[in-house]
Amino acid sequence: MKNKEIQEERMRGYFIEATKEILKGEGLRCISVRNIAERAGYSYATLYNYFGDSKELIYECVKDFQDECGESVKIDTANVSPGKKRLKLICKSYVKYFVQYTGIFELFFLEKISDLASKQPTVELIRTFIDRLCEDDWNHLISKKVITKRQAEQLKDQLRLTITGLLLFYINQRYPQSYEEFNKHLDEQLKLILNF
Amino acid sequence: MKNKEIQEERMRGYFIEATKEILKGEGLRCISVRNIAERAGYSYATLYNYFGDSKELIYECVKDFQDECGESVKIDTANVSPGKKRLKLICKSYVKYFVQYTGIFELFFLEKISDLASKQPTVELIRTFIDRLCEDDWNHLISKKVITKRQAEQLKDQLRLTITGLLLFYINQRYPQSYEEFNKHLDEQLKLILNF
DNA sequence: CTAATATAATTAACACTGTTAATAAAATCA
DNA sequence: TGATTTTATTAACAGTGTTAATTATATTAG
Repeated sequence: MKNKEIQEERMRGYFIEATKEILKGEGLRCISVRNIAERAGYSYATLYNYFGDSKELIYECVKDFQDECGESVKIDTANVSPGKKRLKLICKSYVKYFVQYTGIFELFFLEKISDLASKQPTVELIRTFIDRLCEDDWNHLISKKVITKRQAEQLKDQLRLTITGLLLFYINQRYPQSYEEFNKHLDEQLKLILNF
Repeated sequence: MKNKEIQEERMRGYFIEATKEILKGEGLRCISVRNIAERAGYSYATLYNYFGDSKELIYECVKDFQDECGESVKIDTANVSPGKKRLKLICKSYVKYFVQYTGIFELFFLEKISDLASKQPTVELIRTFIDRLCEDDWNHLISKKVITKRQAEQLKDQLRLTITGLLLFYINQRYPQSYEEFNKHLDEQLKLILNF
């Protein structure tokens, strides 16, 4: 009875790995059931023995990508102690990850989800991700009485909305046109929000 | 020679009208070439005699929707003189329009555009729309020396990013869950940005 | 170790999608 | 009216997600 579970989980892993590869490489618009299955080395119908539908599969990747992004942020902010400065660094590293893998941004924020109810936990994971990345820093600022809890909540909202907006316009509408300009805009917005 | 142009423009109008109806009614995911053509009373292939592809057609609707939204904003802000107060009212009316017609929000901000180059003018029209709606108010505040030109530019950016972000999370991820909560969030953000 | 059964993987099929080529209908003009 | 040009339609292709029927592979019982 245990072997079965191991094998089943392994099969799921093959499809998930294939999906992640396509998402990071070719991007979200190259994702298709047949495409994924081919890369995983199975027929397209086999996929339905392990996942209810294609959306369920691609949302399985969210957690992994968040872990990877988290690692990337950790590297970019190593040896910097919690506080305003690190907060900015985290945001910039977070943004950098999605600019590098625009397909993952599309999966996180642009993909229209059918049967949203079943994906609500994942959607929540996505929305609160940036907050979790900055958790220590917010707590630090609150404990040092630089800001209040209430202010922290407002700033979290502002940061999340602004950063998502920036990425949306840059990735989906090529505005600004250059990465340099984009980074300038990002810096400006971070300064506006975070120079308390 | 003139008749031909008139007839051609009329045909285009039929398809555009059908597209607008579907977008406002069923939404963006119900848009399809066959669907549009059927509502327009023609075969799906006929559409290609008047539009290069389906994307070209649906982007033709942007201008009309902006006009309609502009009218709606005008009504909601009638008899209010330019300034901080009206700025907020415009933003709230703008948001209200997209909440009512979520398909139009998806068209404006979420639709991934193939051949972005040819749609760059439309994309620009979309991005600058909220700025144009608030134009008189920004000019008023600048001329009254409440804010500088530089500040106005920053605030425009902040407003555009935040509002788009709010709508993105509400429409695409159902956060917040209720319209009341959403409006509370909107009010908070507008207050944070605009109480100069 | 073979035979029956249960499980897993595959192919075929359906209903869609956008788009193009070939065909049918309609309008224009000599 | 008859030939030509323009316009609209159907047929077809290559895709999409998904399900049912079929084949192949394990597993278990005798």
